[in-house]
Amino acid sequence: MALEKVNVYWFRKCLRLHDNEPLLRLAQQQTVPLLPIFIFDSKFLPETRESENQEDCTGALSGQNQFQFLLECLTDLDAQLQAMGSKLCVFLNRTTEDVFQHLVTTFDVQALHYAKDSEPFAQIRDATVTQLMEDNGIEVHSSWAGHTLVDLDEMKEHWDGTVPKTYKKFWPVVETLNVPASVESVTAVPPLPALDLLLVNGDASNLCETVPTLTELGFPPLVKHCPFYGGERQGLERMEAKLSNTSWVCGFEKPKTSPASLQPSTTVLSPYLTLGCVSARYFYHQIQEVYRKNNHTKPPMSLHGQLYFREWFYYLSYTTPNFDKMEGNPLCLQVDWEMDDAKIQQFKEGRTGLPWIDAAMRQLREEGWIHHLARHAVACFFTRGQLYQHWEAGKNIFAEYLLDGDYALNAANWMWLSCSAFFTAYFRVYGVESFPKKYDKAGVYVKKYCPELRNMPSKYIYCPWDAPLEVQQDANCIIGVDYPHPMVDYKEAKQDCMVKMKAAYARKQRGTAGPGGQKRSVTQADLGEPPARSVRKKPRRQKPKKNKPKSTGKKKTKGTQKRGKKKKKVTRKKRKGKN
DNA sequence: ATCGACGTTGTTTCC
DNA sequence: GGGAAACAACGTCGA
Repeated sequence: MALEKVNVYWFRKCLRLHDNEPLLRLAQQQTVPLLPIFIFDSKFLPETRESENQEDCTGALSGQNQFQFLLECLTDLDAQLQAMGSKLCVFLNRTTEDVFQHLVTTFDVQALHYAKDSEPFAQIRDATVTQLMEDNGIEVHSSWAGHTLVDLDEMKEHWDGTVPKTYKKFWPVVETLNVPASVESVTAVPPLPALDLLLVNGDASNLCETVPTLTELGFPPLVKHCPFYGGERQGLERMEAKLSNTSWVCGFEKPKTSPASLQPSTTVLSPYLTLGCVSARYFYHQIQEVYRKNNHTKPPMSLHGQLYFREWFYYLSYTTPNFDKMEGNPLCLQVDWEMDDAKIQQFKEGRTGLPWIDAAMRQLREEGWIHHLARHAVACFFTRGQLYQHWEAGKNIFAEYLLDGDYALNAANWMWLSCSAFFTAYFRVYGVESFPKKYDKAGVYVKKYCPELRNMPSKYIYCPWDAPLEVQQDANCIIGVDYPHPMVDYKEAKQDCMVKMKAAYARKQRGTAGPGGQKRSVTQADLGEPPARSVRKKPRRQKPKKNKPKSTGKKKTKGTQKRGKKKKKVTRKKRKGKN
């Protein structure tokens, strides 16, 4: 007997009905039943991930908050599909290949459509599935569908194998390539095929009745929900709310928003963009609408500027091997980072004894989101600033807890903050007292996320170890008992790190992407001489006058010296002239 | 080739 | 308190 004809739409990211070209195409073929599916591949669920070393999970979701958010996205999609007489078919506890194998033997599949995904694990997965379908004579259609502003393959052609190393070089190109218009939303879908055919094998098909729960995925139940709820409708609502404030949109400058605000000072659309509840391209055009009749800020600080950064990092991650690693990554400076499990753990749990750092890390764990500058501050502290731990370890922590723990953006930003790529001024270190003080003198933010410090006087809120014992007693917070001693003297640690970073820069080694990705480990020989141990902290204050500062460690080359000197002079002159 | 300008968002001191 | 300079000095780009 002839099998029933179906088209299959495969949701992975792009969990939306708006600006979803491959879905729209199938939705318009009303004569063929449509099966909208989502697969929880058993490879990526907690049980398997723990038991097997899953290298190829790189880029896949891992944290509990993220899965909760994802489930909410699926529930929202399912509800919207049900309102159109369909539903979302979720498969659990099977591998992706198994599910497709099952589909092609159960139905006469006409076509498979999906939105492209640039992450390495996804590209491998998609190539495998595409092959499987094509072996069965099934047409496969995919497109970028607005997850990036511009088609990444078109971008690749434009750059013709080169990699734009600076943002400034990259962003105007996005504008010249023209961001395509978003496609219309899907408002009707063809009916479902007969699902009971899928259940012929009973449980073996693992087609869920409804969107599963967190515990069904193998996670412990949520203790407390984070403040953000997943879903296309949630995302669009948030976007519209933000865009309705015209003056805020037009005046947006990222560096002027506060990382210590109790209510997010930015859009918090990133979790929705990460999973594609909101199309980046659609958001871009909606911002453009607001800009149209108003003066507005410009990249890099503006909202469009933020999307250009995202685009740049997506493009780089798409074209750079081992983008989320140091070794074998041609963009990444090779640094002799440490990997100290105890330190990593203290950082991860918000027990460093440095209130600003701990508050941010605790907010991250509890809420799945922290402000961009708080990410900067903790990433700087963890790597080149104080702890000198490997940025990959920090990146993995963010990847686990951030709702927007996006493969491309997370790796790029960790490289940025650790001065491994894009940014090189390693002597600019965020202070763990001075920086938060600029935004929050009273320490309200710290007191919220580190409640044991809530009675500490503002004077000591960022340095409670300096509080006299009687002050600690009055505040009911004894350092070393109720709140940890600082794990480092942050000023000393900064000086040590700068010496090491200077040596790393002197070695000038970036990763080499050799054939096969080249995975050998970096040896001491690669790294050159360890930094001389006693170069040091020069007394900060020292009457300056116009003497050259005494040189530390290696001597500068003549070129460097000259350059620095001259430049400074010019700058000074210029400024004087201006005033 | 060399040099100056510049880089999404630093800190501390001095005036 | 606000603004400017000192701090120490990187890579990339382009003239």
